[in-house]
Amino acid sequence: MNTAIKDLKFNSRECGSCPIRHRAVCSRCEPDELDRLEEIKYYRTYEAGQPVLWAGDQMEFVASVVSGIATLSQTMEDGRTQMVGLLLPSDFIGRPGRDFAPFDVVAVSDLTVCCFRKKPFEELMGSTPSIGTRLLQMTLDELDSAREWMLILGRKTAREKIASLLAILARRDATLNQLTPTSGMALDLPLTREAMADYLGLTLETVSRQISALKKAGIIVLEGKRRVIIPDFAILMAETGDDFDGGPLA
Amino acid sequence: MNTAIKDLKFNSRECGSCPIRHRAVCSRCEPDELDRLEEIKYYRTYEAGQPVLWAGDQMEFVASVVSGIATLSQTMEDGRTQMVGLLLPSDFIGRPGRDFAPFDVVAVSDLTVCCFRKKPFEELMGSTPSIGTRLLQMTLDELDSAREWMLILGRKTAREKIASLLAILARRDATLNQLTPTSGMALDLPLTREAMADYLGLTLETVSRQISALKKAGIIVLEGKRRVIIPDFAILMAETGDDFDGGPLA
DNA sequence: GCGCAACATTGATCAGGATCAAGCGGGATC
DNA sequence: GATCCCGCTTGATCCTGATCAATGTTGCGC
Repeated sequence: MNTAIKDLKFNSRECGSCPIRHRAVCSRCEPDELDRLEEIKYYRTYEAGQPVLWAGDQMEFVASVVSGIATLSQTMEDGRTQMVGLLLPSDFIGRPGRDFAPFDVVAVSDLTVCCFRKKPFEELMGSTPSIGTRLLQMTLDELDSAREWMLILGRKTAREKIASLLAILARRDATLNQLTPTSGMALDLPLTREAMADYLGLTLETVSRQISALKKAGIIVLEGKRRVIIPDFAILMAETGDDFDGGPLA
Repeated sequence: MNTAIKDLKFNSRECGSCPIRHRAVCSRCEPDELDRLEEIKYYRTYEAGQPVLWAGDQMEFVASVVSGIATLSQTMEDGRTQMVGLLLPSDFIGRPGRDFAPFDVVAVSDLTVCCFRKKPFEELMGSTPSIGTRLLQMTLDELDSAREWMLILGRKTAREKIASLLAILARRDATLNQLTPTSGMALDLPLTREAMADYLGLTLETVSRQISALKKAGIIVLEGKRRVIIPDFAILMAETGDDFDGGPLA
């Protein structure tokens, strides 16, 4: 799917056409920042299943997901694995100031990333405070979602975990199109049952069973194995166990 | 224990005597940064069990733990709670750029924090890039530990969870004194069995049973309920399930 | 069309940790 | 010193999700 690259029409002056730089790096689109970023960027593509980085690898770039999906994960010696990050388009990969990858990064679908060479990126960050500020905000967001994820892993039942994951995916899907999740929306699951299990700290059999249970209960409708219709988003939310004030997402 | 405050001997020129500013805010101790931080700081104390912030509260300060222990946690409507952060001396509380606390912060022991009023702190951050950089590094560290915590919550057995927690506490305890954990070291548990359970996604009964099991196996020795001796740190590490290369911590 | 492989579903059984319950120990209060 | 309470331990039983196993479905290469 290397066509993804040529479908992107970058223009160094118009932020709207550069989702990566706009959403993931620049807080406001200062033309000179964009020009300097332009000089140090390049693209990489990976096929589904291909590793991007192993934990411990030297990282010579930071990057932003253009299209496709990658996961951050940890694997124990005996093979138990836990996903610790799910990287969707516009998400940031890499840590300025660090030399080695702390976790495995794997492409779960065909993947295109926009890379910035790390050294010059760090220099640019030093001279352009707004990039550092933006990165701090993004990191704080990631920390918040990691912490919500911890509640899911530590305290929720299998059914609540599945409902929570569907709600998270629906929300991210909707926000990518600058919408909020709506009742009746369709959701294409980007993950296999096994990847969902690794996300939620379950086995793939339990994931499958709980999805079937939610289907049987009418909370979701399946179209094939990977497409989910959510007839009533509020009812799905009620299954997540989160207290939900019926606010803007209803 | 409000005596904690008067025991602190701050000196605006000598970083060594100001653990907060040195470890948690300044990356290098520029005298003028210190002076400006000095102007906007004040102290607060809390008693054991007292809330510092509820999720959703307005935050008018950022802060650094001086002494004592606080937790970050989330509670579901039915009372299930998951700890998502453990704040020990020198840890940072608060999010520059955010107005509301995302999680509950509770003092679990008597607690003293050094606060900086948020507005001026953010202004100082804007004009002093090294503070922003330092904060980004600290946030990245927190994100990494949140992700290791996710592996513990999602994939480890109860026994591995307990061993992991003891190893984490031992390591933090040692690093506070600029050491590495050693075999034979004593560790004063700062948490009740219930708080440990909330940390690990277990019940307090399971925590108690697994601690007894580790004791019976000779992996730890208990002195009273709260003091743990670790006869051989490598043996404890072997119980965590982490792959452990026998490296610098052995 | 056939065969194969990857992904998914479903069933039967097992076990780890939760739940319910009783009792212990030590420190604070009177 | 007696009492109470909180934190903790231990036991008995239950139940959710893991494990082991078989079968179903889809898509792809030939």
